[in-house]
Amino acid sequence: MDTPWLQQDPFRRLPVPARAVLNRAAEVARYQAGETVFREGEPPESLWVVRRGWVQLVMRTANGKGLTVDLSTPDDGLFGLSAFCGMSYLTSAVAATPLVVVRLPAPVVRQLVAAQAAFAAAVVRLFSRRFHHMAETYATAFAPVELRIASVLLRLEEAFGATLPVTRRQVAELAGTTVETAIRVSNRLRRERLLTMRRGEIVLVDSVGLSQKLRAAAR
Amino acid sequence: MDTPWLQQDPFRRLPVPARAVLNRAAEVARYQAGETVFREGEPPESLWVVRRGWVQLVMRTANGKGLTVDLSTPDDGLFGLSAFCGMSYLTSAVAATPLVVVRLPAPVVRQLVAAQAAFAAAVVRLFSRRFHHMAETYATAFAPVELRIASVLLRLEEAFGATLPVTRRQVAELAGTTVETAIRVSNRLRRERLLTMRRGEIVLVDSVGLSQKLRAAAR
DNA sequence: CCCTCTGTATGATCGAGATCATATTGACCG
DNA sequence: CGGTCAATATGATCTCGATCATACAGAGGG
Repeated sequence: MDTPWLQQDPFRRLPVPARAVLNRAAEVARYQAGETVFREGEPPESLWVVRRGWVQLVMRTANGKGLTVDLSTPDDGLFGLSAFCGMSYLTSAVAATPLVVVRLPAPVVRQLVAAQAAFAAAVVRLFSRRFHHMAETYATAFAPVELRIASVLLRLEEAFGATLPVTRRQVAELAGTTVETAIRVSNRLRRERLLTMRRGEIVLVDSVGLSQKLRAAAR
Repeated sequence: MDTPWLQQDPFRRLPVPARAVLNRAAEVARYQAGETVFREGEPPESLWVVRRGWVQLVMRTANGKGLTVDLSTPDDGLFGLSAFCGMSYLTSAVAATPLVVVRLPAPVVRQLVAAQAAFAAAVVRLFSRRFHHMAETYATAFAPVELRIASVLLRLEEAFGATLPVTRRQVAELAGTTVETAIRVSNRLRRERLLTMRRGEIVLVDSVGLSQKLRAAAR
């Protein structure tokens, strides 16, 4: 009876009536690649769950170009997390592929957090992991580009497996660099037999080698 | 009867018996400036609340130097947040000043999160704000040094008021740059009458001007 | 009181990567 | 099927900030 998203964290262990509430409040939305789900600065009226495709959470940086701060895929719970503290959305959410999402009204979810300790605890764990991950990402921001790109690719591999549905532009925005540099570096990595590339696609043929490169630099 | 830390977020609204539990489990610890509270990689057995002084949460970056990922002061709730998802501490915590902290055993707090929805909700809000803030910090990582340093100084002002008890080295580690550059930039800002400096201290005499500088660059 | 160590200061040099320019290729669309 | 636009590619510069070197001042300690 449950839709699949209700069976994953943080909803997994909700009691049946609570799930019913969520299920009634939820609505499915679809976007084309490139469309905007919500915009930086808007009041956060909803939380979202990815069903199919993936979303880039992008900010505008000082020099005016887009920086992808985070991304969300079908496996990793909610996005639009500013709704929990009521601050306006920090990032815009842009569909990176054709996208299917579930929209949950923020008040319903907040209500549930306030009433269901088990749910709130699951959200705390989710936040804790995300926070942890964000701090790691922040630390790599000060490493040389090649490492930043390597770590972006490995992050994407967690979400997609070896075949990454990304353009060099998307890689650049994830790594905080320019398209040209993303292209140059990924070509270098290809020459080192660590990956192969097609238009809109990168295939990691030696992700072990890639992560060794990261660890090698870490000392 | 309550100690002051129990009267601030996220403990504020806990029912009396829960507070009593926390109060019994808590123990006060003191550190000298430069001493380590916990180390990166250790299993997180505790959560911590700052009573007096401030703590730098530092990581080792790829090139081997320290990066201060975050800081914690008496006003902003807990630190050591990895304890909530059980992953090992991501950062080391180093006393930046003489320091008084309250140590809370992680199991007690996790237990409380699981049992007290109101407390869990408060922790969710705390995480949400911290996450929000961390994402902002991440985005500034790709701005030019001067802006990074300006935003570090303004962040410090929130915690300390106009008189910042920081060395240029600490500023450098917060901004992800070198001591030399931190010195050069802060001298430039002094020449622009935005601040004055002494050994181990920076005084913001024109924080409005400083934040204008930030906003000016944002377009 | 001298010695040492850390913080502050400033110059000189170098390099990673941004920027600018230009070209080619494939996708989509009327 | 030609036309347009995005993605990929590569060369030529230029600049910001890291790095290296050196110096001096204040703080603390025996």
